[in-house]
Amino acid sequence: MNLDATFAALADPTRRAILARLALGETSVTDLAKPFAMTMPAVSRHLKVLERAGLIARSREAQWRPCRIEPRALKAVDEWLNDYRRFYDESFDRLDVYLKKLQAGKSDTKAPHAKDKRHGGKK
Amino acid sequence: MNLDATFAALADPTRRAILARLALGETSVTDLAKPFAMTMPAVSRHLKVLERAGLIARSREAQWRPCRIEPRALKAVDEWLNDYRRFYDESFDRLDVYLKKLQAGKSDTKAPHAKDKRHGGKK
DNA sequence: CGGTTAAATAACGAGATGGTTAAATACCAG
DNA sequence: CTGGTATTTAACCATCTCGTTATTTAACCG
Repeated sequence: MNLDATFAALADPTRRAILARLALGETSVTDLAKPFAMTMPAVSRHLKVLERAGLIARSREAQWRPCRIEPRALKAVDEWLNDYRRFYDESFDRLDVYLKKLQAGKSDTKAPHAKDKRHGGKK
Repeated sequence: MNLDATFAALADPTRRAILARLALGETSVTDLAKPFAMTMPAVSRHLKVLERAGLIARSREAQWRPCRIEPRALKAVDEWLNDYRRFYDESFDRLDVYLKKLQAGKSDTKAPHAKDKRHGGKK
């Protein structure tokens, strides 16, 4: 939604680490704070930044406030990238065309020119 | 390469607008500055931020310093997103599996389960 | 109630950011 | 060398950011 806030939130390594942790599953603030050499208030504010950026959401469970990943902002970043993929993803055009053909119901017996790194990039 | 710098650079709307302009083609600093209600030094520094973030590159042509998009950092952002696509892109897993099969040299005569929005996402 | 735990808020300071104006640099053309 | 154009650098200022410590809110438990 608000790319300014989203990119700004993602610019901090602590916040990206928090997201990486949340990718493993919902958890509490204290638990999120453990790996970091900083006080709880600092983590608490990082979470607020992530929340206002649309990157996480928080619920309430007794005195805990479990956090989870919120897809909206991530999707917005991905969509913003759409206008630029052609600059770095050589397989973009070819693959796009190929998928469109498949969707049109036309089954192609020939595989696309081999190395389509996209999505497969485990590296 | 350095996601901190890259995301920070992308957090500014002026800088994203500059990138959008550069997506149309290489151009000069003065030309890039025209749409903005700010002085040249300000634009010049935005360009420096983009350059240090690996988002643009600059060459020299007489007294002009044409800028162009540099794919590295954009690709890094896209790759960072890989760990999170499953949260917002429902077709991710299915398509990934399908591409792996193709890369394995196995030509599938059956199209994947129809609606793969990815890449075709023209809205 | 009083005590404990989880988390947020307040107030503060060092350093980064984003703009300004004024001056410097780099190149081309007489 | 002189002048003109394109761009960067320097110095400065207001505001934001990220950390701190101290305090406060909220919910549970005996």
